[in-house]
Amino acid sequence: MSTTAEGASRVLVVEDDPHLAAGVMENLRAEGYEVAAAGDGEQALEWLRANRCALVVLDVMLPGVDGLAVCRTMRDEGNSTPVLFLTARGDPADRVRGLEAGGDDYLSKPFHLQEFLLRVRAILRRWDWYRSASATAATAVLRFGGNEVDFRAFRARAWNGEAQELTEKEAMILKVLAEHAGEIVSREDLLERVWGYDVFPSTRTVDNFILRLRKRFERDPANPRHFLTVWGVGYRFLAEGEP
Amino acid sequence: MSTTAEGASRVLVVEDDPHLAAGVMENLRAEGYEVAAAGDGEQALEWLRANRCALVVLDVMLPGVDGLAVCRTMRDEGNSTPVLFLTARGDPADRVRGLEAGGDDYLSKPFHLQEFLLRVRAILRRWDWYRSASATAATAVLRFGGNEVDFRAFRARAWNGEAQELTEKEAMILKVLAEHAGEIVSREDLLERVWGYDVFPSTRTVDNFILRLRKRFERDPANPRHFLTVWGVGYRFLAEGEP
DNA sequence: CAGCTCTATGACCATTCGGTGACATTCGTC
DNA sequence: GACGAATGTCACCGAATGGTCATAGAGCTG
Repeated sequence: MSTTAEGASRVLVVEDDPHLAAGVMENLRAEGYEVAAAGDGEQALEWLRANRCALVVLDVMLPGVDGLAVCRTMRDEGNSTPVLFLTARGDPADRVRGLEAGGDDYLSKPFHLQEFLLRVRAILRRWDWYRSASATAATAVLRFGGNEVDFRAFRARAWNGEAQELTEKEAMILKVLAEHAGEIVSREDLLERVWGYDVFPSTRTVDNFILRLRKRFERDPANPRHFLTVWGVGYRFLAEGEP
Repeated sequence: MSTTAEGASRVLVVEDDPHLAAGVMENLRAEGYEVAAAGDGEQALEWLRANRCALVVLDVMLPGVDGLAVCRTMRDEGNSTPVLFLTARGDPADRVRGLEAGGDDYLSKPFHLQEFLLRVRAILRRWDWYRSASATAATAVLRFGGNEVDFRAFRARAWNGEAQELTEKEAMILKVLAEHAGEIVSREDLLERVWGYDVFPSTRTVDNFILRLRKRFERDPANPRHFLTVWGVGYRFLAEGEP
């Protein structure tokens, strides 16, 4: 990211599940953030006393000092860094507790990476320390090969004028592919970005969604020009027909 | 009018009590917001015509032009900046009046600053979420499919000429949906926008209100053309029938 | 305080979507 | 060209979701 102004876009991730922490951190790095990690509340508070960052991603359930207490302590110590809470439970009251503890937003696991990144961007945009969102700005409307997809409505018009109603998963897969147009996206990447961390259907499920997308948007689904197979690896989306 | 600062986190406080104004402003600044002040309605409107901001905190009782009138005027002038009303009285009817005038939330004095900040955050968060909206100006009268709804009176005339009295919740849900016509609005978004950040009826409650709106305004409630379901996500309002 | 309206919830049923397995097909490799 | 592995394709099933109604509770009004 071009505007890595000092430590402005540094993020602290406080999460005790190594798998989840790794996934989150990797994706934040891919977005251009500098990332620090803490495995428990004490570590987090210690780090925060010595360092500054643009955002703290904080698991509510932590060994020792829990996330809510960490946030309260931060605030008591005069640290007003934005906090995004992650929580296992879906209890809406948790959300209120998080906000009352001084948090800024709240996301319950398992979450889609897309949504996680959206929230991170939203928080940082609000604090105005991060203004180059344009680079990865999610486009609301995608056009390719005569098709037109509106991601805000999960709605599309195919090349033949036919109106299409996408399901949630179809839309998300298409979005991930389109955001990496021209690049190879593995089935594993798709599973992680669309389904989240805890749920892992077989990779055949991905194939099926590709099939559905082809049926919707390819003129000749058997000879795809937009949803290409990369044999042994995954798929690749092209907005233009054969390059 | 090209304001130098990106208006993302600027807040205008319109309050004639200097003591209260100072306290509110100080706390907003501590949270990282840039703050502007106006002592009466005229000043506020003038400032709003020349500047942009993320939120207006507006006292209902003001010398000269009162808060409700300020909000109505803003809306009439096409300004859709979120408004948080402050009021001395605890009269629940005030809340309705505030919402009718085009406000987004309502807080009665005396309030805890903590709660005030929570509301501010909640409003800005959902505003962020909706910022990509098609900038549908908050209209007082909504027309779709032969129906005509007057949000100021919670009154409507259905396509068959039948007069309808909307309840508060019905009207608010319809309003939120209409403001984001064509886009998907999740049940959670609706709950937060209509009920508030800390009240959580079940999502089935939302379904029921959709049901009622369909009964009131759809020619064939079983095959809705305006209040569409997006499976697994939420609802979508269309002013036009299937285009 | 009795009656009304509005809101919230639970129960029951209809529907949709997502995930899987079976089989056909294609690709890469030998 | 043949073989094995990966993918394309299809049809089906279960689970989760939503539609709908009945009813209970909350709050207002007279």
